[in-house]
Amino acid sequence: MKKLKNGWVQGSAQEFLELSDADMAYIETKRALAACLREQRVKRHLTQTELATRLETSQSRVAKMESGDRTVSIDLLLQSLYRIGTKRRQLFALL
Amino acid sequence: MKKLKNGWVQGSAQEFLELSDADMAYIETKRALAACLREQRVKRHLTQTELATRLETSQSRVAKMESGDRTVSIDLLLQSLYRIGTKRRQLFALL
DNA sequence: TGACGTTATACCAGTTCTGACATATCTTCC
DNA sequence: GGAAGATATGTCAGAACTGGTATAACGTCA
Repeated sequence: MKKLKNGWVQGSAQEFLELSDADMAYIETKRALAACLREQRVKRHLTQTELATRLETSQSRVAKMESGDRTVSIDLLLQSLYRIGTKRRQLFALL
Repeated sequence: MKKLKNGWVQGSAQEFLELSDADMAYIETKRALAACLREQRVKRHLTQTELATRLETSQSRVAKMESGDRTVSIDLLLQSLYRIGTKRRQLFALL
């Protein structure tokens, strides 16, 4: 992290938050799965509420899933994707 | 599930346990990641105890991870794989 | 502007997962 | 058989996740 004369510092978010490569990989995986879920939903012209009904959960949780919220696990994302018919070979590239 | 004259029935484990395709996909994903973890460990000539130390966890949890135990999440498996240097690209070779 | 449909955020009780420890079951030697 | 190293299984308190509910914020159209 490089210090500049004006008092600010220069560096990546990864450096600032002191995230390891493993942390980054995990976060990026989650982000990709979350994006995939939204993509699938939009492609089917469903609202979060409608998708929530099919997944037997709530709209708020769908919103959190799609935003890769801290309180959402990759397990939940994967299971949700599988339940709406996503195939494994479509996903492993995202892992 | 087909019933036989001798009283037994014929059918897959999936049918017997009434698992959905989504359940199956999830279980299979977990199994693949678990196998990958073991493979990586063995390739490096590490014992479960040694790997546990590197992952800052216990030997018993490593054993559970490698066996795809019910009490182990895909999150834990993925994070563990990333922490020992597995790249995301390597994971889609699992299919 | 306000009503309405959609998405985002906050909170919490119940469930599940995690790490740690103890113990049991292999495996491979002698 | 018995010892020693490795792996598997059981249990449990504390942490993290999940679903539900409430509510806030956003977008759009009359």
